[in-house]
Amino acid sequence: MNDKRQDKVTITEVAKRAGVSTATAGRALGGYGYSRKEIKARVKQAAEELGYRPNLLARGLITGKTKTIGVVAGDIQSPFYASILRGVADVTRAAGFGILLTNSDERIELELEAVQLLREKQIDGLIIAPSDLSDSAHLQAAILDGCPVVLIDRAIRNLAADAVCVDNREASRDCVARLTAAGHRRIGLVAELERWNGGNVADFLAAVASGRVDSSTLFPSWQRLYGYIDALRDAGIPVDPDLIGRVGLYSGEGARKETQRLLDLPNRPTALFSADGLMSAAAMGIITSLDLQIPRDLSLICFDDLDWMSFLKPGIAAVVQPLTEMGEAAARLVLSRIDGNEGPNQRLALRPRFAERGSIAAPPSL
Amino acid sequence: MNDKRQDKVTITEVAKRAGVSTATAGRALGGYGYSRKEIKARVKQAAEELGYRPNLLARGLITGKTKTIGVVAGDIQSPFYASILRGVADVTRAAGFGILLTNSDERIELELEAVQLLREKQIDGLIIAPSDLSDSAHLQAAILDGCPVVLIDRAIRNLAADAVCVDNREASRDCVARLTAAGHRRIGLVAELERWNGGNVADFLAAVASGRVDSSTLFPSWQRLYGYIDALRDAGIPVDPDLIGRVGLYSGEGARKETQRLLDLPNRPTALFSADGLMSAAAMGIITSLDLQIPRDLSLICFDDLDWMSFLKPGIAAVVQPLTEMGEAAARLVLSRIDGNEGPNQRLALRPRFAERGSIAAPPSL
DNA sequence: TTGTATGCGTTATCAT
DNA sequence: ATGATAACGCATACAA
Repeated sequence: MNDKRQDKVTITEVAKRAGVSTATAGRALGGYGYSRKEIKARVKQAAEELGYRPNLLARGLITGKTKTIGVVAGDIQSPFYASILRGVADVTRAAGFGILLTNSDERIELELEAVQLLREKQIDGLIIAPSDLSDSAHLQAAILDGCPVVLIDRAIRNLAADAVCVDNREASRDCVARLTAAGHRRIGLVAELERWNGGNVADFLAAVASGRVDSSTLFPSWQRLYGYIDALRDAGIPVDPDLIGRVGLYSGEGARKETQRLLDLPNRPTALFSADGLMSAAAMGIITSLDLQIPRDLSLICFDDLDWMSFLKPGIAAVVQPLTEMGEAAARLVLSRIDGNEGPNQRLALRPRFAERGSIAAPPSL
Repeated sequence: MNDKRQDKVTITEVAKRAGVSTATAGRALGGYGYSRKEIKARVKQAAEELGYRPNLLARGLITGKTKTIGVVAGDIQSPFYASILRGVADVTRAAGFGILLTNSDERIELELEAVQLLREKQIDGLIIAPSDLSDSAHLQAAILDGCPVVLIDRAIRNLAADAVCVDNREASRDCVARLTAAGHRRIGLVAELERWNGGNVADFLAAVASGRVDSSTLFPSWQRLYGYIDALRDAGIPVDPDLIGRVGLYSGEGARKETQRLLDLPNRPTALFSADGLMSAAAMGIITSLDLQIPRDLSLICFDDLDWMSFLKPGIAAVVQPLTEMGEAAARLVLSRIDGNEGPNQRLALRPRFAERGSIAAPPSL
């Protein structure tokens, strides 16, 4: 009965079997142009019988649209990107779009390759977590060529792209303020702090002090450092550079080292703020290995909520980013651009939630 | 200098600028056919100057190959699929392939839609975690049409597809044997146990007893139940159906309920075996909320290693599936088929690692 | 409402 | 080694 052989069945054969031209067959099946419903039924039946499936390559070649969006994630394996991706996938699927996925490993060379491949595959739009906030010619080119770009997690100055982020600086300030409110004055920070104009932490502190830093186009970890500085200033506490753990490369190993260093300090911090998921896991490992009791010996607050934080005893307070919502928003933005929306670029700053748990107490010596 | 306007530059314009035919330009750029290196250089320069990028739709239309593989995952958001995807992405990228990603939510209707879309987009191969082990006509059709399929995490009987799994039954038997060796006789199991020929646990136990179950083509959670039964039999312990927590739908809520039920049992189990990551997180939550001390009050062993298991005190023993390796293997298999490999179908069973940690002790009452 | 003819951008075929 | 030309499968302009 069913003919589903090696030979692909094209619209030509459907047309032949239905006794109409290919143009008519196309109209009947593709839902464009006009066609009598009698004919439409006949064509559809023929298509059914032959097991016809349109070749979207051919369609895309002529329409100039592929109904596919490209996604460049830093590391698909991390819960951060996985959740964002989930949001993107849900929204795009509902709109009948496919998603072409690539990893950049946060490296600009890989990102360049990825974007090129995606564009050669003629994606209709691009969602990307850019690896480099200054080198964005490839994104600029995409936009100029009519391929809308939506940035996620980070924004780039002077780029005509929409962006979906959270207000890292404010969320971070809020976190650290909770610690100062509890009485802490020596608060350690464990953060990536890579990639800021090639500058180091001291340079950054100076630049912030002189007010010449645009926090909205920093990498997230620098924004979080900014919020940390804000909170200390609000509380009248001077910033001690020794308490800023700069992990540099994004690795668990580096995070463990910096955490260890902070907790080995002669005048050890009484609270720790870890600036992302990877840092938090590493910090927690060290804390456990040192047999420190939270919050008796050390208060802890984390950016990014990981599942274990809610069922440890006590739970670990955390900033919960609305990750799938970010992915959904990014997808909606890019679809809207593809749809022809020409409005001004949006820079969405979604509000993270704060999960208050039992990891914050007054410092030990008080 | 750089012309990167709205108008796309095609091979025709490159050919014109280089003073050759489109055929020659194609050969010079595409790396097929013959062309003098003098000409090749001239064409390449012209391409460079114009910022030429090939249109992979057009190429795919004529070659019949898109250098794209489709992936159907259950839920991209879960660490399980995220890690597998990472492995797939690494291998495919190295081979110059893109990946088109979709979610099935483990629902056959969504899977059918997804596979159809992917095939219309003319993927060269498919990697899929099938939602239904009996309804596989769409996969059969793909294979017949020359689109190789690689199953992941689950195998389907009588389907000419390669598969990459782990030996769930054996790994599970090993886990439970560690518990019986420690002296446990009442061991609770928390597992999904959905989708087995529409049958329930009692039916399954009967079928196993009569030896008419092919464990290699069961859903993983049923394979793990099989291994649980194996271990009990080896230890001469009768299976108590009350100790088998069947979550049914794949949800944290359901898992919490079943765990709660098991731990509320009048003759409470002295050890728990949770059959996957979601179950483990749920079980851990309940255990924590009941203030049970591991392993003093309860021994625990988990299938799937989650990051918190290694830094809780004590750590939680777990079966570590080689997830990225599974993804890599699946990708290599599908690429090899695309490459023309016609050998017999492979059914890879990768060996999981066991992470021995402090969550196993002798039962309390001993 | 339908059919004819043309084109999308590339590779394949076959002369030369 | 190169060029003219025909595909690939579909959508679109235009004529009928």
